Amino acid sequence: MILMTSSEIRNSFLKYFEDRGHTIISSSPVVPYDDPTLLFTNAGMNQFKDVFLGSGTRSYKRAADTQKCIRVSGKHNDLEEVGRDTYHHTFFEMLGNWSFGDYYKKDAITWAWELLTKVWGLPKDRLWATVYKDDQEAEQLWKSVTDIDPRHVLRFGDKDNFWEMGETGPCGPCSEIHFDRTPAGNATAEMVNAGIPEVMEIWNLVFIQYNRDESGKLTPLPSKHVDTGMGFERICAVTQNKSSNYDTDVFLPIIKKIGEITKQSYSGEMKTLIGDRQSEIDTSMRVIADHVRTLTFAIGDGALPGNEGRGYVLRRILRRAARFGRNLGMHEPFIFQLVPTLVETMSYIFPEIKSNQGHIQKVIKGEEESFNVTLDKGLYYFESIVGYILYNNLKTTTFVGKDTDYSIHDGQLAIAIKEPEKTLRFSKFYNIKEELLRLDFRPIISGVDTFRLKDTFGLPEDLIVLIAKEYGAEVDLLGFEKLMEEQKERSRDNRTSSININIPKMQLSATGKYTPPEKTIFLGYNETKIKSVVVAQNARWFALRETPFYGESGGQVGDTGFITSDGVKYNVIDTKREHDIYLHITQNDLPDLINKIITAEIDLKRRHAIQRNHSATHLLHNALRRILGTHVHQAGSLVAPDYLRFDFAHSAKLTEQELADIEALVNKKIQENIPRTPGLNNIPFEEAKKLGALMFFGDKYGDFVNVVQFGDFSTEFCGGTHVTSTGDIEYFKIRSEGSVASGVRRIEAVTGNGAVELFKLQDKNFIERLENAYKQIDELTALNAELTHIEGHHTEIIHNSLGGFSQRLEELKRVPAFPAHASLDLAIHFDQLSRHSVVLEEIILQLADAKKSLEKELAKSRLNSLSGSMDELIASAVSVENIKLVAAKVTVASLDELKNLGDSIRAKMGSGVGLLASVIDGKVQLVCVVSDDLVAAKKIEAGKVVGTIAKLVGGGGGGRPHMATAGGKDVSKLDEALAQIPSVVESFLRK
RNA sequence: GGGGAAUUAGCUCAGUUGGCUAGAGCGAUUGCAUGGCAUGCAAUAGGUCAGGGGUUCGACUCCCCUAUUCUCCA
Repeated sequence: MILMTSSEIRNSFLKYFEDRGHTIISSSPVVPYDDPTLLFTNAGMNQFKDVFLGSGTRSYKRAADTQKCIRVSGKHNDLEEVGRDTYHHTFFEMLGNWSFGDYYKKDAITWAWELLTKVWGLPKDRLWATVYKDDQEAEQLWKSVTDIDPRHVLRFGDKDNFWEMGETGPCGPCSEIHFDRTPAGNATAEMVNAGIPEVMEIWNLVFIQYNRDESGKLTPLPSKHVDTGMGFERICAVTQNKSSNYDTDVFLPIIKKIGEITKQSYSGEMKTLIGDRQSEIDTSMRVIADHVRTLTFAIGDGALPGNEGRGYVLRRILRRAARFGRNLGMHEPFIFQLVPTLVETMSYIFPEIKSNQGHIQKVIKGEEESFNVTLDKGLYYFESIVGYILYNNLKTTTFVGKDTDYSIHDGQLAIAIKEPEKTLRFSKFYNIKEELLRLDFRPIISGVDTFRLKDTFGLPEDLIVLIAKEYGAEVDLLGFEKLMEEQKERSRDNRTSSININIPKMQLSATGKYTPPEKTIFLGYNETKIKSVVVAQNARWFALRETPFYGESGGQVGDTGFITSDGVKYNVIDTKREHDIYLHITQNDLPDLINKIITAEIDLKRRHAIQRNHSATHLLHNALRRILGTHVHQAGSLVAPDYLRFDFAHSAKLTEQELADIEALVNKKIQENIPRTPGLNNIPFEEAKKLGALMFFGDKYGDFVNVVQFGDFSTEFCGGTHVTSTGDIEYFKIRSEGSVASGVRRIEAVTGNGAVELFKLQDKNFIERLENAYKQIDELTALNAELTHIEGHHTEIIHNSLGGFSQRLEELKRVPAFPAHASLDLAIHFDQLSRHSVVLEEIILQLADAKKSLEKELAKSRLNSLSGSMDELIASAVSVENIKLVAAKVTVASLDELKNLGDSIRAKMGSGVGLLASVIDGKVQLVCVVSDDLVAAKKIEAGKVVGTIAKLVGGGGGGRPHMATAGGKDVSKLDEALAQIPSVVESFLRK
């Protein structure tokens, strides 16, 4: 065997196929933007799916590449197993060579054999080939075109050697090459495809020759394809003669770096001893080394950790890595520090991780930090659970018969003992962990609690078990699993019931009644109304041979409009793309229109609005790059008729100034009325690159591309529709700026008429707030008048400042004449409105301040003026069995004031019971106060007194012993009820 | 897509069965103490209890809806 580094192996593979007429193409992003059915790119063929399906073409017939792939679940990969063996990964590279209707089985087998044995010098006697049981052709080829030991060619059935893309679609037999890694090289036929790590599949040659339809029937394809995939990490291990992929130079630099950071060393031995510390360390290092690769490439290609879809998968991977990091003693973020090592070793072939390195590290670090927060919270709840169990134990064993209460904080359990006649005091403190161990009390964490810890607080179950062990507690894992199963059940049930709401997927099989065209011809760049023929349809959608309707893509929403057939009109409410076929979604059910000539016309006004927003998006993108820096790149975009949304990588909140500069620059470009460069549709990719077009992140570029260029300001690849000249945009205004994820900002903006609408809306809000301010002044005036009335003299300061407020508000009312249509004149209006808003905001704040202080002063005054009558009330109190009773009806504005009065009575009357009543909003409100001595000595409780009275007026009430509130609806009974007080109090004394 | 939770002062969080004038710690402001700082003491300010409906005599508390965030499952 020839010893090669991993880079040499990669280069040698590509070179070998390049010499045989293959075009070397670059890996597609690991995050497939144009295939929502796929979480991550999981095979080399993903980017050629359209070719195999017959809906796309390429300029070359032979290609080779190394494809970044991520697999986290499915039949071949279980996340929980990664890192525990030598050869499963969540991220891996797939080396592949392709033939699109060109060479077939013979060349594929010959070249595979030649590369492995002649170029790389793998020992022939250690290679095994498998073929599909019915594929005599492949079997014969192996035996004739190669010098493989004929006994090493084995037949397998559907499970191992028949490849399918999905339930339906292109498929065919495949032929795998396995490598025998047993020490003596004496593997037997039984060991092939038996899941034994020593005999490992290294290369799969797929021969695509059939299409499977819904009924399961196979139809031969017009052209046959070859799709091969060789696991890069595995072949590295084989050629470098290592028994583990992790021992190759693909992983060693990362593992070495992990060792440096964690100060642990990797033994490299594969042991499965449970509880063996070194094997735990080794496993942890493998997990982290694997996961950091996935994270780096996924984030580098634009994915972000989140709580759904692929974001959630990433989060789980990161957390798994962080969790294993804890096994290595790491409690602070460190995974992000491994990214530079990856950049060093891999950016030569995948430059995107270098250009996005800062972003990748920031995202990983942020996510590590947030995981720590989650863990801390989870631990806190774990502590409450064990603390509560301990409390109940102590309560029954130590404080039998006593009334107790508890609280848990910082790992401490505090138990309060309520003794008669004494206030409650926390009198015993226990360190939960120590106390449990001291008592040798082993609490059981119930399945429900465990489930809750994981489900709601995100504590991984193995960690729960680990922590429980520290507390000497046990976890009811059976109960937990049961609840987990129930939750999965729920999710599944739900899924099946809601799955069919989606738009029907285009069936591309040839069995249907109608044969769909290869692709729809889009004429919408120039035409808005055409005649065409319906080539496929369903009740709610149809496809045309050619169409003016733009299908949703690249962020731009689909067109709407209508078609007419035989004078009948059908509304099109959306247009989507299924591969390259445009599906027009209709509002109502359609009759059979197949092969009919119809007229298709788009909603032109709406399309124009969309075009303005789309072109504005390009101007915005370039303005951002010029003002914030070239690190800004698109992370998503939506172009709708009423607004545009643009997400981009940038780490800080944009300042007011930056936003103003961006707006000004875009508007300057609009004013310059730059024409869109003509003739850039469908030009060769290479030519477009020469124009310096910005690559839109994650987009797939064919050989012929569309470029949208506005002078020297903006040049981008873009298939969308655009204005012919920037002046058509009329005016650009940013509506909002905010964050969508760490390191990603979002700008929403409007153009043209949208800007006018935005202005009208803002203006309306402004007017409303202005009117509100006037109301505030009115209220202030009223409050001031009342205060003046009570105090008997003017409160000059407030009186004068009220005039000032009105005057300042008057000034804000003056506005210049509003332009009849959207234009740059709008800038003046937006500008003035924003300045006025600032001033108005200030005034409103001052008004609120003034109101607050005035209300306070007024409340004080009211109380003062009432306290005179309070004295009278107290003086007129009646006595029942030597208890002073004060009862009265008063006039107040709110329950709060009534409480205030009650409090002042309580303070003034000394020993006694007070009851105040008031009618507020047509309902009776009551407050009862009882002095402390009576509460203690006579057991008179305000809550009970007031409750009894409230019943008389058709209500209820309660509160604390010394003060309580109540209410009722029956105002007419109030006087009668008040008269009952002596007898009510008396009745309580009797008890 | 479905479930579980959270949202209370600038920050971190309490608030037990519906009625407590909604609290604590840190921070802020002011005053005092020390040569200065670290700090200590005292006082003060700060809340539309996420928003909106409903039930109730009365809702931070119960119910419904919405928003945002966390989390699990798919």
